[in-house]
This record gives sequence, C-alpha cells and structure tokens, in this order.
Amino acid sequence: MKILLIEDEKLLANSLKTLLTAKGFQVEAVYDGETGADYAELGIYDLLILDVMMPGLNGYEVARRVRAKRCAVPILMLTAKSDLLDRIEGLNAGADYYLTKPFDTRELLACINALLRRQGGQVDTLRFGNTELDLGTSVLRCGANSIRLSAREFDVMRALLQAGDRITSKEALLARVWGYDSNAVDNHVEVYIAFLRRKLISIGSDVTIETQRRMGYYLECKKT
Amino acid sequence: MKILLIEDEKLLANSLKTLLTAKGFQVEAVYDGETGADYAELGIYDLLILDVMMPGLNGYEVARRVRAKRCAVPILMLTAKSDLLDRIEGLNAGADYYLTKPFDTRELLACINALLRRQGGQVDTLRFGNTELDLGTSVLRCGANSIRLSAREFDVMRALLQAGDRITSKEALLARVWGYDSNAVDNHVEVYIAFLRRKLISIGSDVTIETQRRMGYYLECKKT
DNA sequence: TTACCGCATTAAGAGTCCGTTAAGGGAACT
DNA sequence: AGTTCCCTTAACGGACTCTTAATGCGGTAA
Repeated sequence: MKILLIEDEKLLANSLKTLLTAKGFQVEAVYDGETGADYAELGIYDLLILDVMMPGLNGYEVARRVRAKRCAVPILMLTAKSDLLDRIEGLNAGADYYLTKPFDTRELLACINALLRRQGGQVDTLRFGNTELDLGTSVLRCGANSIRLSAREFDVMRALLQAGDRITSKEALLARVWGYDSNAVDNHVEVYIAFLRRKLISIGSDVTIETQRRMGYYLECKKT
Repeated sequence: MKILLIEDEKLLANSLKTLLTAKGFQVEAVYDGETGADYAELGIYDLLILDVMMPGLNGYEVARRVRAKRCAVPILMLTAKSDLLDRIEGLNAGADYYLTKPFDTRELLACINALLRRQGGQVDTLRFGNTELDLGTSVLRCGANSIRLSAREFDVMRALLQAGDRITSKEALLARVWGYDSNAVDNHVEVYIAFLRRKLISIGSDVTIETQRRMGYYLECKKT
C-alpha cells in the first residue's frame, strides 16, 4: 500500500512517515502542494494524506486539482483548523475524511484503514434482498440453496446487482457483457435474463428481474 | 439515492429525514439496531446513517454485522460520544465516517456527498414542487407515493421538468421525444400529457401541467 | 351568435417488444 | 472420438405500450 504524504512541516512529516512505515505502508513524503499535486496525479498511490495549511497550493486546491483530473484516490485531510466551515470546504473540495490536529496516532491509523478498506475492494460478494452473488466462485446463493452461474450469466447478473433497483438498459448489458464491437443482438440479453430468472426461482430467491419496457431491467425484492 | 437512517431518538430521526428528503434523497428510517441491520443487509441502500447509542444492538454491532455480511455500503456514524476511543472503535467496526453530535447540517450534507461521490454513480433526480422524477428508475415520486412511468411518459416528463415553469412547445416535445423525422402528430403529445396529469394526481402531487393555448405546456406548483 | 380551431379525454386496435423454448454448433474436457 | 456444457440463433405466442380516432368542451374570431 503506497501512501503519498503532502505536509510542509518537515518535523511532523518525518514522524508520520516513520509511524506509517513501521505499520507496513510505503510512504512518500513531499513538502509543498505543487509537487504533491504532480505526484498525486501519477495515479500510483492508494491514499493521499494532505495538510491544508501550506505555502503555494494549499490542501483544498490540491484536492480540487486531483479530483479535476478524475483521480479517485482517497484523500485524508489533516489540519490545525478545527473550524466547521473549513471541514465543510475540505469535504466539498474532494476529501474523504477530515482529521483535526493534534490527532491521536491510533485514530489516524483507524482512518487510514477505513479508507483503504473501501479502496481495497474487499467486495467479494454482491447482495440484493436475500440473495448474494459470490464473485470468486460465480455461485448465486440464497440461504442454504445455491447454484452455479455460467460465465455469461455471471456477467449479466453482476451488472444487474451493481445497478440494483436502477434500470440497466439492454445496450448497457450488451456493451458490458458482450463488448461494444460484438454483433450481439437484444435477444441474447433476453435469453440470459430468462436463464437467470429460472435460477433465481430455483434457489427460492425473493429477488426478481423486472422489465421496464423499452428501457431495460431492474431488480426488485419481493419481500414485505 | 436511497439512505437508511438507523436512529432511536425519533425526534432527531424525523428532523433528519425531513432534511434529507428535502435534499432529494429517498430516506427510510428505522428505530432500533436489530431492524436496522436486517434492512441494511438487503443491499438496496446507497448509504447507512447509524446512531451509536441505541437499545438492543448498538451502532458498532450493527456496523460489524453488516460488514460481516460483506455489504460494502458506506456507513456514516453519528454519536454524542466524542471520545477518541469511541471514534476509533467506530472506524474499526466498519464505519467510513464518524460525526459527533451536535453536528451542523451543512457538515452532515458534505459528509454524505463525500461518501456518495466515492460510491460512484450519482444518479440524480429532476424536481419541481413536491415531486421528483428519478432518472435512474424512471419513478415519479411525491412523498411516500410513487408510480412508474413508461418510456414515452418518462421522456415527456423529463422534458417538462427540465423546462420547469417555462413553456415547452409541442413541436419541441415531438422533436425531443419522437424524433425530428418521425411522423408523429400533435395528438400524441396531448395523449401523453393526459397520461401524466392522471399519474400526477394519483400520487397526490401539487404539480400540474398547465396549457398555454397555441404555445405549449408548463409546470405549475399548486401549493398555497 | 355561430362557426371554427385547438385541446382533453377515452377507448380500442395494432404493432412492437419481450418471454420462452428448443435445437444446433463449438469448445473444452474425458 | 465422444461427451458435456455453454453460447448462439430462430421462431412463435403473448402482453403491453403506443398510436389512432372519435367525441366533446371551451375559447376565439368573424
């Protein structure tokens, strides 16, 4: 896990670096906003730790610049400012967490773990209603019942689960599952929707695939 | 965007629900941890707002239970406890953000936006008066009531909502919804306006589609 | 007033879109 | 080579949306 630390107070920067390195992270420290933004935009870091008060580009500006480049890296903002409006500005600038100095190292580590946990994509199953799809094994499960999905079935089901109750169009499914340049036709999707419906019923799921005519498909939980 | 609010103080729960609903979120509130965990595990929410101090299952336990089920939904924890160790416990239990009561509503909204931004797909809604059109699900909603729109209905409604109280001509609607080169006639628009009027009434909306003779249609909010 | 034009509303028909099944071909494994 | 599974293709039946058309009302102009 690579962390980029952008902090102009070298004393604090070094102690943080030592702490995080000891915890097993790879830490790179830079001491001004300009350099920090340049490094961050490389897109090779798993986390940015960012001081707000810095000469040159301040933390807000760095965050905004990084987000403007569509970098989705998590940003943890550090600051001596505990003012409410500062926190709000930080979050709106694109930060994911806001920590006020002085902070406890255990809290810092908990924050970092929380941010990385999300980033690390520990997501190995997708769920909706009483049903879950195991992304590792392609098994669709509902309580004690389960059934294996074929490759295509899996791709379609995953797309539907990610959208949840939002409508997924046939074109989107064709593009995601069969590829943009394939000569697949709508009927392919319809056939696989039928396959999945049958399998959902066979494991006693309360999830149904609903049709929104001319628009696409969405999931619904038939409980309550 | 669907939010599940788990908070046993009904006064606070209701005021939060009002606030968030006004901001265009779909909010469901439950008043104890057990129920909350059950709902959360359905996997249909985009965000959990979770009070720590509750009878029965407390917030930490709810978070742990949800994470144990491998639900990746973002969790925002609320608490009166400002103690450092509580914050750390919250984050380690699986929360993504920790907010201390009393909090400013602007800060709460900034947090929510930060968490949802990371979650990805910011499916928005079009709103007018007390009514909104969910662009992801093509559901027309007014408070607790909602109704699905067909493809054509959706297209017409979206065009009207985007214009708001400005007049949209039939020609514009024909061009946008049916296409420039279609042989659709004015009556098509009239029929769909009638469909939409009926649906607006059926969900108790205060929005009406007004006719400006020879010019087109516009929306009006009948609130007094 | 009277005739006319534009719009509202309803109902029914038509056509499109979708569901489902089954058969055939191809790839991987035995 | 045989078998099995998966994906594709096609055909048919059905349901729903969209279109069409007829009727009536209200405003507007001659």
